[in-house]
Amino acid sequence: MTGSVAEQMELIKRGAVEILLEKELEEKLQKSIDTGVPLKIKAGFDPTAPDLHLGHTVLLHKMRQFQQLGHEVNFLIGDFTGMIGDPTGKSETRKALTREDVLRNAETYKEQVFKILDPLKTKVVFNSEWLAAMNATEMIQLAAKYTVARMLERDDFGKRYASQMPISIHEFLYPLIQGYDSVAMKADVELGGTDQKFNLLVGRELQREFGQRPQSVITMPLLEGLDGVNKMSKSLGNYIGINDPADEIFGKIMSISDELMLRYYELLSDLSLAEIDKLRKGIKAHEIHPMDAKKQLGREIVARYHGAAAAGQAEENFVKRFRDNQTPDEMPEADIAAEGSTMLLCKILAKAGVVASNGEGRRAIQQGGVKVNGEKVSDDNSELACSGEYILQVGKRRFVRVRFGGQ
RNA sequence: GGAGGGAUUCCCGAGUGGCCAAAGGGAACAGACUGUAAAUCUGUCGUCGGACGACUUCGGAGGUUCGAAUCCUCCUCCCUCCA
Repeated sequence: MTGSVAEQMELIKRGAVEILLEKELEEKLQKSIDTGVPLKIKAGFDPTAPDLHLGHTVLLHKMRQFQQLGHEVNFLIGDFTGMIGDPTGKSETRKALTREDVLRNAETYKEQVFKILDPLKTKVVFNSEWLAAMNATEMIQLAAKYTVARMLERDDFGKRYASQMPISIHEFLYPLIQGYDSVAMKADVELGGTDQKFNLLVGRELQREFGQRPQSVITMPLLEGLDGVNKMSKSLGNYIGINDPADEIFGKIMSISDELMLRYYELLSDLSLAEIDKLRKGIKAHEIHPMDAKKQLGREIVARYHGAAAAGQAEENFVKRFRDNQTPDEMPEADIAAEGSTMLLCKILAKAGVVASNGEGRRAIQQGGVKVNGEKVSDDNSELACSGEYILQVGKRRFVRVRFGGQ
């Protein structure tokens, strides 16, 4: 183990919303130091969404911090529940995953997760290992360990019950199953988002029931997405994927609000809290330009997923494009079949996929948002000769290189 | 098992026979101002060679009507109340 209890706690506390119970965790850390046995850290992931974004990484960073402290980090993939298919939620029933799906997703997970976690210090675990072996008797016995009243303590259950919204029986089963995972794994600590708090606490109860020392629970905040309001999620389109290209990550970071930037610093950066505070004060005192602080954040994050060289390149590209107003070196390309000798510009834009429809292209032109080879075009009826190559730009960030195929 | 309410364009939500491609808000997109920040202002926001017009859209399928998001029938899904 590295560091005293106090030193370890300082790192563990960073960014965490809540630690339950702090005292207990300190005792565990002390014991771990005394005996040389690392703590078992558990964090569960849904196998349905292998495309990780920065929101997921908040938890991963916390896991890595535990690795740095020398503890045993378990990356739990909830394949069992994934294979059943959880119909909870608004409209569409989630598809049940096959064994193959789960394994494939798990591979994708590893690839992404190990950009943050140390692969040599990470144990990947599947909960089907113990859950698939469970029979009905055992499941009912598990269910007997919790009461309806206690389930209704969970905020969303309580609210739905009070407003007479339906709650399916199986929804009660999920916290139990998740809690049972902790029993099966003999977890010392479980990490999760604040939305997971109830489930994490059920784990404590169950461990107690099974004669184990209850796990400590650490909840991490849900990272806000690019809009700064909603939590980051793929379906809301306000995310930065960790597999996104370097330029895109950098660009997205640059587009966030100043307030959000500081939040990202806290949850995603390796800077110490003291350094972040210095940034905050510097910005407030107008000694540091917020944009420079944002660039620094962008570099750090891009470097993590693409390396330092790519980070420098991404910044350079960004500056060229937006400060110097140059066109980027790389952009999507489109081959378009010529229809006659000339073609309407708005139609070309649509064909190149840079606008959704002909009409949208026309509107973009009318509003002065379209450039051809760097020249603004304002006549929505203008046409281009169907030969050679053009660089088209819509708005500030959409570029295409268009080429005409024969015909 | 019985009674009732609902499904509208990306989202929320008005619209109860023609004036409806469908109010209003949000989101989004473009422009101005900037730091690709925020705030603000302006414009756009079903498709189609633009306005005109045509076509597709108001859960699905039929029907009534000169004309249907609006009326009728059946179906699907959601919700509420009673048991």
